[in-house]
Amino acid sequence: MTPRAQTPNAARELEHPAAREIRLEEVLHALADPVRLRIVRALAASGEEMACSLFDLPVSKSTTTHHFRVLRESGLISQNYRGTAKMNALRRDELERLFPGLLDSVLAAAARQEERRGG
Amino acid sequence: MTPRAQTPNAARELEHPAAREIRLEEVLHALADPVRLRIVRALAASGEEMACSLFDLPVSKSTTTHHFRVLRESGLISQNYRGTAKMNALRRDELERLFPGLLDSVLAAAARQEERRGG
DNA sequence: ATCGTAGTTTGACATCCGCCGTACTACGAT
DNA sequence: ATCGTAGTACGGCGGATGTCAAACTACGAT
Repeated sequence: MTPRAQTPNAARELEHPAAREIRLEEVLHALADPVRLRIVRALAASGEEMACSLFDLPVSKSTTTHHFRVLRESGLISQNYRGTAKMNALRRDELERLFPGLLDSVLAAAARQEERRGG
Repeated sequence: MTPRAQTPNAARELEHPAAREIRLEEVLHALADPVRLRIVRALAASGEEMACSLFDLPVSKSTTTHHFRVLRESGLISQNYRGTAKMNALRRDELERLFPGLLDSVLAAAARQEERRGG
């Protein structure tokens, strides 16, 4: 129904590490930052792609860009452009195959810690 | 010989964070360094206390001291002096109560990554 | 007492990190 | 064509991090 081709501008393709290139240390480092952990938790909670602008983060636009790049380069998320928005998604299945249980236990730990602190 | 000022001993007890003070971000950060991850894996593999000198690490003595301190302050390990040796132990049970499954999944992930790389 | 082993402390150094503002690009809508 | 929104790139800043060597402390053994 849409007459226009779905293919986005090739110049706006983003580099992602292949599953086999994902390194545990980088994943852990990416998750060790509060802002990035928050992003990952929001993505996990939504279960869907989310545009960068949907996140309510306590940092500037340029810092936000930085954190999303770290997450992408670590292999935790995938990013692709949709119009003017940049969509972000957790690479859950790949991560699960690579490091079974890791992401879930981190997410559970984060939830638990928030519980303990918040009340 | 010139009498030197006597430094108070104080080398007996080391400060450890209480279980409730352990922060997920710090634990992840501690695990994100290759040298420290190696230490944690060795401790997990041995299942017992280990003196610092038993680890075969690719860094100097002072850097070793630094890494063990980061691990202790993050809550991952406990340390206590036994004679001239400093004994290190994983705080497995406490970590497990705090963040169930987290340590195990990180250890499994590390083992898996080594398999994949080392063959 | 002296020595060797184990670990610490200090100070330095280069790098990385998180953060910002400003100027910029890309796209859709008007 | 122009404008607004979404995000990027650049350059800089202060603080954290990993690293080392050298000098030091602590303890057990000789």
